[in-house]
Amino acid sequence: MLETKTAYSPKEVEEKWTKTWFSNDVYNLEVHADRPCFSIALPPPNITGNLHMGHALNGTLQDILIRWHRMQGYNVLWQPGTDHAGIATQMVVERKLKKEGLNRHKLGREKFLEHVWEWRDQYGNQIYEQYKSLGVAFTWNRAAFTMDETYVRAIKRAFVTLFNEGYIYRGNRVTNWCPRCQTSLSDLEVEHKDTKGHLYHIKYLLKDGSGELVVATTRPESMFGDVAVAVHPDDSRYKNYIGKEVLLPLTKRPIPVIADQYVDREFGTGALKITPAHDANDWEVGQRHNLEQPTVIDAHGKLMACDFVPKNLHGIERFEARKTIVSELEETGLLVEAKDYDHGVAICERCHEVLEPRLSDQWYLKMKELAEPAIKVVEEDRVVFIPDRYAATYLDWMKNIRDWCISRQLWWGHRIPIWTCADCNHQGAFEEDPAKCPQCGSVKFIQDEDVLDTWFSSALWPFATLGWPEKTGEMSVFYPTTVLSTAREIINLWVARMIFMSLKFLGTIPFKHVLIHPVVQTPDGKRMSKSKGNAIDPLDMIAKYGADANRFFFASGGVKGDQDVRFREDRVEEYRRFANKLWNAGRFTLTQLEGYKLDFAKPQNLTLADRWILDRYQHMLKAVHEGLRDYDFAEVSRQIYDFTWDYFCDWYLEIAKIQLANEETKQQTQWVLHAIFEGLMRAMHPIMPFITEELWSKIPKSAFLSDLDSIMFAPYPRPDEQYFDAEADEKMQLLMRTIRSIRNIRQTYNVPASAEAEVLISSSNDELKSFKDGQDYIKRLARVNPLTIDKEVKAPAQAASEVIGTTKIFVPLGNLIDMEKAKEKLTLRQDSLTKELAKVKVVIDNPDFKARAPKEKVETIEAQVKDLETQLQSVAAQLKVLET
RNA sequence: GGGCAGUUGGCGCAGUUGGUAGCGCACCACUUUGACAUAGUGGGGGUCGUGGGUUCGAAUCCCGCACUGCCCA
Repeated sequence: MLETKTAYSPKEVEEKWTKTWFSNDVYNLEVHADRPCFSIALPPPNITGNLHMGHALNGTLQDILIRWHRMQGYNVLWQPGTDHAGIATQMVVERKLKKEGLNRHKLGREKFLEHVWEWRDQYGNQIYEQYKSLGVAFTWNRAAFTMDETYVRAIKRAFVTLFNEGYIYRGNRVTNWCPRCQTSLSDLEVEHKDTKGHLYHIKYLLKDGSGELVVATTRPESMFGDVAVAVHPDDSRYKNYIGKEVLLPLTKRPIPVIADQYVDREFGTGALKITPAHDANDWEVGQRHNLEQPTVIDAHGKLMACDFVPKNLHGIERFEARKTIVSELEETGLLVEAKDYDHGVAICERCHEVLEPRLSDQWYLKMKELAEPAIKVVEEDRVVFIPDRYAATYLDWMKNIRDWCISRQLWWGHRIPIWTCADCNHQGAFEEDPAKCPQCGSVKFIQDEDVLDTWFSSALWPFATLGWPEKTGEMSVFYPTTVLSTAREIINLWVARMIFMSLKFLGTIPFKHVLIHPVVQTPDGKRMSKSKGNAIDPLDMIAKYGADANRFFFASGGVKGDQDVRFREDRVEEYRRFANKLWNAGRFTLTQLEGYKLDFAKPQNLTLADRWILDRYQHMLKAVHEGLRDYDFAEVSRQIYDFTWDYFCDWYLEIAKIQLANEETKQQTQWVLHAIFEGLMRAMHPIMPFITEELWSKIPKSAFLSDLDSIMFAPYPRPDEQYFDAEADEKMQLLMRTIRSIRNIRQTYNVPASAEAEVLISSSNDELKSFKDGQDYIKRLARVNPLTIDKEVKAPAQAASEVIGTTKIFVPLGNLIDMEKAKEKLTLRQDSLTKELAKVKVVIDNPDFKARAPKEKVETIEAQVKDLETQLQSVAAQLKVLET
């Protein structure tokens, strides 16, 4: 028996079951040789991270799949873990140190790393506790970390292999450099922010005094690093300038005018300054023309103290310098104009500082060869994206792949396992730290200072967590994993890299399906961001509405529809109310099942309502099964919601009350209630694990089920088509329409809710039996007494009426009737029927329709016409009665 | 600049092969009858962003445009 409390309290129930589940070890990995396998590698959250909406949404979707498969008897692994997150974590710890008056350079590398580990031990697992409140069924005891010893071994193996096979090389080129984070970044870690700036048109005078060339640039401060001015070879305006020299403004250093296809003639003046050390495209132009690459801006974004830069600008910050340069150009008359100009400025994804493209030595991973098989597996549908349009995103990037800059100038991370000999210059990569140079034996064998891009380690996630390079049992059972569920912004950053790494090292795909979930936006459709302060904390929402309600919200967003879902608190609230509804339906059902002896044989002589609800239930199960199979979570949640509320609660429970009061139908009703409610809990469990566990734990069950520690081990209900019953559905539809009509009439004429009303129903032979079968439902649900049902009933005077097909409903109202209202109502009905008829007639009267539409459709429309005409006649007849 | 997605009653969204537009919230009215007022019952409200096209027939298919959001450069 449940508490008498009428309101569901998610907090208590969720806390209770979280505790129970953990103490019962329900999450441990179990592998049975004869079962199919299902596995998911959780996208590892950063150790700096707190659970945000994306985690909560993605966690819910994965959990639904995990629980669903587990209930279907699969061996299930949901590999959890966290990511060390190089830049993010280092930034957090540096900020903390700064408050204590320390910095990493004062501490030195070793001490600093001790601080980071300390921080990690204290805060790095916070997010797990937050995940627990969401109710996720991770394989908890396997939680991994990208800095675990076994994980590090995998990284070293991967790196050394790639190095020895020549995929990793040292390159000196322009990379994205963050002057604040003091590190290089890969292309994917760069964001572009639309910024209002200026396009400066600057005169570069010809050295021979014969004229000038006007160059357009947004970054005049990089001018001192210019080594050429480039024009398009076919640009007739500048043909004569090619090969001549111009003088750089302010420093008057002569540079050549060159011709290069790269120049866009339409942009600016068509003359482009070339600064190889501070622009990636210019660097490539410089390579083609064998130009120098002078660096004029340093790692901190300041103009360097060198011969190329005028003395007054030495050490000046780049944006300050820009102002000075512009005013000096103005003074010397070399500035032609400064147009307002909007352009995308590259900023650091982590700290939002404007990036400075900078020439530096970095380690690169050669991509072209690695990408080829990764393209193939997606083109051949061995890896399938859901929704499938994201395959294009992936392929587009993979086919235009550029080498990956994998070194970062950080301390927190996996130190690059390359050693160089100070004596003989020998260089090599090693899995075990070498004591001396294997070539000359020198002990001055020094490891590279840099660490690997965090995404390099993440790229190994699905197999490194399973113990690779060891051949573990889990690896042979659960790899490749079944599904990867993640956000679209890391398709290239992460998904793509896992695919080529897996193909390279395992010779197989890392996962079969890639589920790309929507982005959770603010209620007004903006991106949530911590810095904008518009982020909504899922933990607050869970505390307020319960985990189940939040999970239902996430499921209802699905992955098939929009690529974004707006977070609406009122929708979460809707699902909290749904949980409450379910709770109360459960309280009622359980009360009615007291003393019920389990009986698994389907009862004979089921009533119409019994047959109908069983039909609806089985259809719901079928749709849910198909929805889950197709990752259509929105459809699944709709099906469950509508069935529970509209069919089960609104109609069946009300009818069950009648049947339970009748000794003849009591037991079969209990049978139906039990079968459906118990099954419904199992059907809903993957979406709402807590409330279903609580209710299910109180339902009488067979020995087999009641021996289980949790509903999560119970079999998932499968649709049983023997209960499909189209006839029952059709009959119930008619009865429900009839009941609604009577209710409508009652309210229209202000019949008091507590009063019983007399009703007469006249109907054709076909439907007469339905009405007889359902007369108790009509009496109860529409408060009718007495009820007359016959083939022909004489229309009583002073009665309100309604027509449904060939059925006529009369509610005699005697003096209660408001003649005017009755006429008005019938007239309105007449109008709408006339309108409908006119619409349908347009169709049917069109000769082309009959000639070209399929026969079936023609028949349907003809039937509609007939039906509408019958109804109109009937309404007209009733109006006539009223008028006499 | 290239690409993707969205645009349906005040708000948030369904609408699977083209055949008389649905749901939730909000709104109005009635109801505390023993699962639930976090509820029940009834009701009002939409020329489906815009302009063309295909078709007997378009929210649904095709093309252009506008606005919003995202990804890539």
